[in-house]
Amino acid sequence: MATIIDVAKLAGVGIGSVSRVINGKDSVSDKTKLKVNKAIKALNYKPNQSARSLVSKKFNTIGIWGTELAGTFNSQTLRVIDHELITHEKHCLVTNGDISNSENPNVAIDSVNDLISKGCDGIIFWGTDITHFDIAYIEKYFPNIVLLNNRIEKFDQKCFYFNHYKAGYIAGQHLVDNGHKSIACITGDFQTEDGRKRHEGFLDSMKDNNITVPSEFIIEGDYSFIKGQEGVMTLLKRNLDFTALFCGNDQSAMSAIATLTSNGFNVPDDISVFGYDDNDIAPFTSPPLSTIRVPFDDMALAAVRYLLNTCYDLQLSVEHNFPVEFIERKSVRNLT
Amino acid sequence: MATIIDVAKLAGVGIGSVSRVINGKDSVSDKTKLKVNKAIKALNYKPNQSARSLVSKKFNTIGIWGTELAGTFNSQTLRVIDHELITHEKHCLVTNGDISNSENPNVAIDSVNDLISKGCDGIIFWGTDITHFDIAYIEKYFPNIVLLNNRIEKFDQKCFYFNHYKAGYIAGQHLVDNGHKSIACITGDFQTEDGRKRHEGFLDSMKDNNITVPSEFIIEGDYSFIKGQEGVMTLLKRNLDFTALFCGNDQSAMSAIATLTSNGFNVPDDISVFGYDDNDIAPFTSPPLSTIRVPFDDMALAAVRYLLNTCYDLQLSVEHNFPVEFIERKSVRNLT
DNA sequence: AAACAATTTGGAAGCGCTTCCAATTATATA
DNA sequence: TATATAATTGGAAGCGCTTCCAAATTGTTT
Repeated sequence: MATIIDVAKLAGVGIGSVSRVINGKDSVSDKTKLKVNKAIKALNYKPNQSARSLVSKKFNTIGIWGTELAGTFNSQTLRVIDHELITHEKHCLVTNGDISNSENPNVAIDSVNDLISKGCDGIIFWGTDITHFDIAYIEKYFPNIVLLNNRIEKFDQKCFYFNHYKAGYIAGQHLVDNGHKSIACITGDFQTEDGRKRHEGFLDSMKDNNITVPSEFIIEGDYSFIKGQEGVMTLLKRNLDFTALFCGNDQSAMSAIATLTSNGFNVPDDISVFGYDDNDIAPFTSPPLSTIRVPFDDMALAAVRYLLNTCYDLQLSVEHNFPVEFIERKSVRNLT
Repeated sequence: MATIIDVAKLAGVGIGSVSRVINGKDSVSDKTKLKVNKAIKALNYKPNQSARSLVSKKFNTIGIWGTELAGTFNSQTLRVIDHELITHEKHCLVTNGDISNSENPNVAIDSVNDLISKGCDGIIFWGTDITHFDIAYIEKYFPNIVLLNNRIEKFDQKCFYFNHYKAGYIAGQHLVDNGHKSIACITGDFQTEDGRKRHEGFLDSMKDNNITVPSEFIIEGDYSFIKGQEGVMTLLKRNLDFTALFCGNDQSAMSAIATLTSNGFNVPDDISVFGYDDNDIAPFTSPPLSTIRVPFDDMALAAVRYLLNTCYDLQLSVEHNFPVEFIERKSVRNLT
C-alpha cells in the first residue's frame, strides 16, 4: 500500500501539501493540486484511516449496539441509519450485543467497551436490552450516545422513543369504539419495556371504559410468529368468548390471523384482530391488518442526526416528537 | 482518555511491560502483571485501536457490503455473521452499498474503497449487486474477499452460493409430481442472477416434462409483498386456468396466498402455491407454505469462516456445499 | 561465592498521518 | 526597482501503540 510519502515523492512535493490536497482545507495552488491528484491516482493511494484517527481523534464511525438487530423487520431501520451516515461520509460499526446467554454479569458493558475501543465517535443503543444502570455508567466516560426506542428520563434529550403507553391506550379505545367489549390479548414481550408499556396503556383504556379483562384472556407473547400461533391455540382451547384480539406486534397478529383462519374462524366477521408496528407485512395479511403505526424509521433518522450533530458539530434538524398514527385496514369489524 | 504511558507510570513499569500484559504474549512476571492490571482498572484504560492498527496492520474488522441488507428477512443472516465475528473478537463494519440511484458509474467501487480505507481486513460481498467486472478489479488490490449468495467462476473458492437453478428445477418437478400441468409464476427479480437462475431451472423442469408455460402465465416480480399481490391480480384478470402458482420467494408467496384468499380462491384446494427461501414467515401463512429451503445462515457462516481463515490464519472448518432442501407443508395440493 | 544461563524489563524506533511553523515564492504597493 | 504583504510550501513533531534490543534481574550450576 502506498503511503503519503510515496505520493509526495512521485508528485515532487512535500507531505504537507499532499495532506492539504486530501483534506481540501488550507490553500494549495492549482498546480500542486494537479500533481498530487495525478500521483494519488497513479498509486491508487488510500489514506490510512488508523493514522488519521490517531492524530485527529475522530473515527468517522458510529457504533450500533443492540439485539434488535436480530428482529425480522428491523433491517429497514438499519438501512435508514446507514444511509444517513453515508450521506455524511461516516461509517457504521455494528454489534449485536447478544447478552442473553452469558454468565458474565458485565457482558453488556464489555461489549460496549469493545465497540468504543474499536473506534466509534458515538453509539446508538437500540432497544431496551441495556439497563439504565449500565447506560448511566457508560455515559460518564463516553457521553456521545443516543437511545433508540428506549427512554431514560435522566437522558431525555438523547432518547428517541415512541409513547407506547399512549399507543396501547389508543388501540384499546379503538376496539371499544367499534363496539368490542370482550377482548383478548397476545401481548408483546414483558421483558422489554415497550412491551409492558403498550399493554399497560391497553389495560388502562379498558379500565376507563369499565371493561374488565380476565387474566385468562391475556397471553404473554414475545413478538414472534410462533407465539401468535400458540397464543391463539391456547385461547381457543380455553373456550373463551371474545370478539377481538389485540396483538403485541404485527408478526404475532399475522400468525394469529392465519391460525384463526385455519381453525375455521373468519377474521374479522367472527373475531377482529388488531396489530402494532405497521411493518411491511401488515397490508398483505388476509384480511389486511389494522394496526398502530410506529415510526421507527423517523425515530432512527432523528437519533442518528442527533448523534451526528453532537459528534461532528453539524446542525441537522432533529425531531423529538413522534405522533401515534392509527392505520385502519380490514381486520377489525365494527359491531355497532 | 488514559494512554499506555499513564498506565505505565501508575503501575511503575515501562510501556513495554504494559503492552506485553495487554497482549498476553512474551513473558511477564506475575508481579508486573498484577500491578499493570490494577492500573488499567484504576484508569479505565482502553487501548487505542487506531494506534494498534497503525503498527500491526490489522484492523480486526470485517466489512459487509451489499444491498441485501435492506431485505426484510436478512437481519437474521447479519446476526449470524456478527455472532461468528464476535466469537473471534472481530468487528463488523457495514455498508449498504446502495448503488441503484446514483449517476456515478463508479459508486460501487467508490463505496468499497471507502470500506477498505476505513479499515477492514476482509470484505463480504453480499448479493449480486456488484458486477463481475468490479469484483475482479477490487480483488487485484484487495484479495481478502468473499462472495455470499453470488458466484463468479474465476473465484469459485471465495464464493458461497446455492444452486438456484437446481432448486428451481426441483420446485417445478415437485409441482409436476403432484399432478399439476398448468402452472403460473410470479418470478424473482430478473435483475438478480439468482432470480434468473431459479426461473431457468423451473422452466427447464417444465420442458423436461413436456409442459409449456405460456408467457402470459409468467409475471416478473421483485421479491416484494406488493408484487405478490399485484401479480395475482394480473393473473386473475387475465382469466387463466392454472392449478398452481410458483413464487420467487416466500414473501411474494405469502401475499399471493392472501390475495387469492381475499378473492375467493381456496389455497390449496383451488390453487396451490409454492414458495422459495423457507424464511421465518413460511410456517405461519394460512395454509402453511410449502417451499424450498435456502440455507442462507449456513452459507453466511461458511463465508465468514473462510474470510476469518484467510485474514487471521485460523483453521475453521468451512462448508462449500449447500444441499437443496424441500419443505413440504400444506399449500400444495396433490392432484393425482 | 563465582560464573553462567534464562527470564524479565525499559524504552527507542517507527507505523502513516495532521498540524504547525518557519521558509520560500508570488503578488501588490510605493 | 525596492519593499511590504499575502499565498504557498516543506518537513519536524507528535498522536498511542508494538516490537525490538540491550540491560537488569533472577535462577542454576559448579
